[in-house]
Amino acid sequence: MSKANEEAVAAWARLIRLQKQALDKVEKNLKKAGLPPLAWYDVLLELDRADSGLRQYEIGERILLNKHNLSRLLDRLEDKGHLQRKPCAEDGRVSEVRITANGRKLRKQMWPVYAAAIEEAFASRLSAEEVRVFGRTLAKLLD
Amino acid sequence: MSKANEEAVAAWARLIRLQKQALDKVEKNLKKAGLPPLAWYDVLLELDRADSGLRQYEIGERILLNKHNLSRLLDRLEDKGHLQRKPCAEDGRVSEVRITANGRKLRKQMWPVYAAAIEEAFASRLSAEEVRVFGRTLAKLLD
DNA sequence: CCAATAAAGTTGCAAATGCAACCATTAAAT
DNA sequence: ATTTAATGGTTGCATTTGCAACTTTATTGG
Repeated sequence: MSKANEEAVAAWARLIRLQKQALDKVEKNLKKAGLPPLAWYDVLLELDRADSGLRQYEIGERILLNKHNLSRLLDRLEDKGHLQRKPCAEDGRVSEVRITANGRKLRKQMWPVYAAAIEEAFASRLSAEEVRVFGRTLAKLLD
Repeated sequence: MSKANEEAVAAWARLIRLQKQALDKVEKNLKKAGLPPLAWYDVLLELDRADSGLRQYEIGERILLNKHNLSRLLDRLEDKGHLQRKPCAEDGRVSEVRITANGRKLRKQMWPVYAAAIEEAFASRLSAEEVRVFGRTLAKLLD
């Protein structure tokens, strides 16, 4: 393999490692604080952002993590009263998902823990300029 | 939150998304080619690199992915004849793990699929210089 | 030397995941 | 209009995880 590709492979390995390291830390901190996993935050954030309800597939599109098994993740969130599903008038296959006050509260509780981890993972290690460049490169790498 | 941190949060989100996108693609391609998951490659690579056998905890230290449940992952690999465990003379708690010819062959089969995904994720989207800078930043972000 | 602690792995169990098959409903095609 | 295909979502099942408890062997401090 060419030089460039060796570097790409090395970068890849670091990317995987970083992601694992960072996510593990977040999950551990959340757990330590007695809070649910990141996937919950992820869903709650999208629901909170959307002023009206979202359909499940819309959540799936926006979410950072696995959209697989979203049904069951939503089941869990609904069970705990963090969201509500109600049948959609226009489309009988769909149910609108809407965050509850409870869910908003949980998201707010989770944020500081999450934010601290991001702060530690980035802001504390890179200059503002580096963050900017890094962010731009990431954007190029995304579909 | 400050401007800088907003950028860090945005970069974080992209990082997670990229990692997920890329790994998903690799796993899908491996599966399509009738090959086992990436975790297998990861272990086989480390075993292959080590000229002699490795202890389980050494594998755990080197591996990219979850070191949790390594016992059982090794069980699966051993079942399929890709590695061998044999009791360690110096330390009775330990067994030395050693890759088999079979395991080497499997790793070689998996590599092109994996490499193609990395190529697509990086080399095709960034210049050599960008890859270099990106890699350096990742290195700074790792512990 | 002996108890106490730590380290390396394994295992049981509950929860989560990945698939694929499956409903129900809607949209498209003939 | 009626069949066909596509979409949104759920469910069953096997596999995999995450954790914590546990076994066995090493190490360390009196």
